Amino acid sequence: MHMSTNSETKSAAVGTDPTADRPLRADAQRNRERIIEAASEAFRELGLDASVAEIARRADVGSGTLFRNYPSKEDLIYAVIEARMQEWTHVAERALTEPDAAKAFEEFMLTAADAQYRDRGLFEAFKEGLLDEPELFDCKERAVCLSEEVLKRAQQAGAVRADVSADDLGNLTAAAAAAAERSGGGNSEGSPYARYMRILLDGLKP
Amino acid sequence: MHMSTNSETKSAAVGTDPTADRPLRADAQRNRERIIEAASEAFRELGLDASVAEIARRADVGSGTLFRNYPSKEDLIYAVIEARMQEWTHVAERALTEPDAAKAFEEFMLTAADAQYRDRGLFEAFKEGLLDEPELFDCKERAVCLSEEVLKRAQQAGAVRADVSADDLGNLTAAAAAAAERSGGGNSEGSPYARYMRILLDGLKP
Amino acid sequence: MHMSTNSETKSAAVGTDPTADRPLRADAQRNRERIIEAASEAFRELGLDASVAEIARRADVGSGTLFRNYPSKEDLIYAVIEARMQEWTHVAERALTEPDAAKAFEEFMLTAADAQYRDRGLFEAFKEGLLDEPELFDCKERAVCLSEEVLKRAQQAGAVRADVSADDLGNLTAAAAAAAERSGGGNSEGSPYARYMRILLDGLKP
Amino acid sequence: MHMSTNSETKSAAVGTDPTADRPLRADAQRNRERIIEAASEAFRELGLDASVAEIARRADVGSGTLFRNYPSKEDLIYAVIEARMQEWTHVAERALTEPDAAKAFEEFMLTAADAQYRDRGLFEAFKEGLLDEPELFDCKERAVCLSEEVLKRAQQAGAVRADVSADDLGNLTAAAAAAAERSGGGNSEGSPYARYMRILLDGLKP
DNA sequence: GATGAATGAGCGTTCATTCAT
DNA sequence: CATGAATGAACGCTCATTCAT
Repeated sequence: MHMSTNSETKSAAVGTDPTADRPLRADAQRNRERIIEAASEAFRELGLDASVAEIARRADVGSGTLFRNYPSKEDLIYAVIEARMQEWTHVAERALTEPDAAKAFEEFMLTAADAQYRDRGLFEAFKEGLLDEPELFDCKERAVCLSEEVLKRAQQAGAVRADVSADDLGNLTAAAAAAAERSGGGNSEGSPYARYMRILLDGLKP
Repeated sequence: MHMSTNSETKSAAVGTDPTADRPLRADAQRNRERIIEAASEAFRELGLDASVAEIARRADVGSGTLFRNYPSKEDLIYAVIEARMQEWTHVAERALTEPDAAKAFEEFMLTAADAQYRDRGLFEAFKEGLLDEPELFDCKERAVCLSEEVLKRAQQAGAVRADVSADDLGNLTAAAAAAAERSGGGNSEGSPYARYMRILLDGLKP
Repeated sequence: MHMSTNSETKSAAVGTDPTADRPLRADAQRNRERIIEAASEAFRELGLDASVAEIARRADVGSGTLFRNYPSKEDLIYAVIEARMQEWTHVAERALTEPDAAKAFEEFMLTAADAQYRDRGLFEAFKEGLLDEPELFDCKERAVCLSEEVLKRAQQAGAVRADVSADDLGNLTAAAAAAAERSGGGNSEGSPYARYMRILLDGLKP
Repeated sequence: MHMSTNSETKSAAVGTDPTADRPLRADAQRNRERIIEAASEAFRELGLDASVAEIARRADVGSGTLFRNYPSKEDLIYAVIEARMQEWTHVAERALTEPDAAKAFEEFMLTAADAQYRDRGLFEAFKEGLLDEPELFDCKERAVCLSEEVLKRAQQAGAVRADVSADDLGNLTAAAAAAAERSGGGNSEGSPYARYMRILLDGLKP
C-alpha cells in the first residue's frame, strides 16, 4: 500500500506511462503484499499449520524471499493478524460516524465478523493467545479502544447488555464466524453465518 | 465403529474362550480406554498437534501399542470424537426425561457446551470438518437425532427460535466454548464462559 | 562397549551360539557406537561442518535414529569429545604407572597427540571453546587433573620447563597434530607428525 | 592472480585512459581492498563460515558487487590468503636484510606467526588444505622460496635443526598461533602466545 | 558498474508410522 | 501382544549465488 502509492507518485512526476507492462519496479513491496495475501488464504484453508513452503508457492515466490520479508513463521502470522486488526480498526472508525448508536453497533459487528469469517487464521490466533504477544500490543490496543467506544455508545443507548466488554466482542464474532465456517454457505441472507450473527446480536440485547 | 466391534467381542467372549490368555483381552480393553483418555487430555492441552509419542507417554503404553489399536493418528482422533459424541448422546437422552421442554433445552445446551469447553480437541475437530468424515457418520447421526428431539420440543413450546437446526447447536456450543476458552476463567457464575452461554441462550429465544 | 560386554555376558549365560548371525539384539547401543565412530570420522575429514545427514549415512542409520540418540548436533559433538577425553584420561592414568617421570611425560604426550592426530574434530572443538561448555566440565576436569600430575612429576624431575600448564599441553598437542595433519604422511618415524612432536617435546625441555 | 592483473592494469592506465569514467576504476579498486579487509576481519572473528552477506555488510558494498569481484566464496578466501601470503613474503624479504642469520630467523618466525595469530581464517585455510589449490600455487611459491632462504641461512649458521623444511614453518607457526588463540591473552610478554612461540623456537634449535 | 531482492538446495530437527525383538 | 528403536519425508530456516533494476 505504501509502496504502490510511492510508485504512482514517482511515475506521475516523471510523466511517463503509469500503466505500461514494465515487468518489475519496486516489486519487493508488491511481494510483501502477495505473501500476506497468500498466507491469509493458506491459513484460512489449512489453519496455522499451513507450511511456509505452501505459502511461498501460493505467493509464487521462493521460500527465501518469504524469509527475507518475514524472518520467521511467527512474524508472518503476526503480519497477517496485524493486517486484519487494521481492517477491524477501520470498521470501528466508520461505525463511529454513524449517528444511530444501535445501528452503528450492529453494522460494526456484522462487518467485523465478516472479516473474520473470511479469515479463520485470525480465529486460531485468538485461540492460541497470539494476540497477547507484545509484538501485537499496539495494533490491538487501537482496535480495542475504538471498539470500546462503539460498544459503550450502544450500551448507553440501551441497545446492548451491560455485561460485555470490547474483548468479548472479538471473541464472540470470531466464534460466530468460526461456527459458520464449516457450513460453507456464504454470507447471504439465509446462510448459517447470517443466522448465527442474528442469534449473537439478539443475544447481546439487554 | 471400533468400539462397537469391541463390545460385540466382549459379549461373544463370555464363557467361550478356547485359549488360556483371556486376561490379555481385558488388558487390551483397558489400554484402549487409557489411550483415549490420554489423547483427550493431550488434545485439550496441546491441540490436535499433540504428538502420538506424547499421547503414548501419557497413556503409559508404547507407541506400537497405540498404533496397533489406532492404525493412524486420524483414527485416534476419530475415536476421541466418538467418545465425546457418546457423551453428547447421553446428555440428550437425559434431557428428554425432563418434562419442561424449555428447561430441558437449556440444560442440554449448558451440559453439552461444558463438555466442549473442557475439550478443545473436539472443537478443533469441528473446525477441521472432521465430523463429516464417513467414519463418524453413525455416532454423529445418533447424537444429532436425539438433539433434534430436544430442540423440536423446545421450539414447539415456543422457547427457541424456529430457524435453528440440530447441526447449528453443535456449531454454536462449540463456538461459545471456544470463545470463552482463552479467558481461562473457569465456568463459574460471572466467568466469560457463563456470560457467553447466557448470550447464546438469549439469542436463541424467538 | 558397555553393551557388547552385556550381550556377551547374556549369550554366554544362556549357552547358545555367541557368533551366529542373529541380525539384531540390543542393537540400539551398537548404533550409538556406530554413530560416534561415524561422527568422529566425518568430523576428522570434513570438520565440524560435516552434516548430520552425512554422519547418519556413514553410520548407516536414518537421521531420526541419530536424533533419538543425540537430540542435537551439539550433543553429538559433545559425545565425540567426551569419548576422546576419556581416551586422554586413560593415557594419563597409564603414564602415572611409569616410574621414570620424564619418560612417562614423553609417552603421555605422544599418545595423547596421536589420538588427536586421528581426530581433528577435537582440535576444532578446542578452538571453538567447546571444551569450556558446562556439559563437558566433568570429563575435562578428570583429564586435566591427571595430566597435571603427569606434568608436575616431570617438572619436578627437571625434565620439563616450569612455565607450562596442563591446559597448555592440550593446546600444544592439538596444534602439533593439526599442523601435521595436512601432510598426511602417517605417524611413522620420519613423518612430519613425528618431527613436529620431536620439536614440541624438545621445546618443552627447560 | 587477480591482484597481479590489478597492478598491471594500474601501471598501464597511467595517463592513457581514453574514456571519461576513470574515477570508477579507482572506486572498484577501493572496493576490492575494502572487501578483502572486511573478509579478513570477518574470517578472523567468525571463522570461514562467516557469511558472504556479513562480509558485504562490513565492506559496505552490495553482495552483488562482492560477487562481481570474487565470483565465489572460495575465490574470496583465496584472495584473503593471497594477501596474507604477500605479507609473509614481505616479512621474509625484510628478514633477509638482517645480517645475523639466527636473529633473522627468529624475527621472521615471530612476525609471521603474529600475522597468523591475528587472522584465524588463514589457519583454517591451512587446515582445509586450501593452500594446495592450484589457484594459490604462485603466491605460495614465492613465499616458500623466500622462507626457504631465511631458513637455510639459519640452518647453515647452526641455529636451527636440519630436519625442518620451509613448509613446516608455515604449519608450525600456524599451529602455535592457533593453540594460543583460545586463551585470548594478547601477545604480550607472559601470554600463552609468547610462551608457545618460545617453546616452538626452542624446539627448533638443533 | 552497483545494488539488494529472489532463488532453491541444503541444513538441523520433528514425528507419524513400521517392525525386529 | 507390547515395546520402543529405526525410519524418512517434511518442516522452518540459512545462505551462496543470480539477475532485474
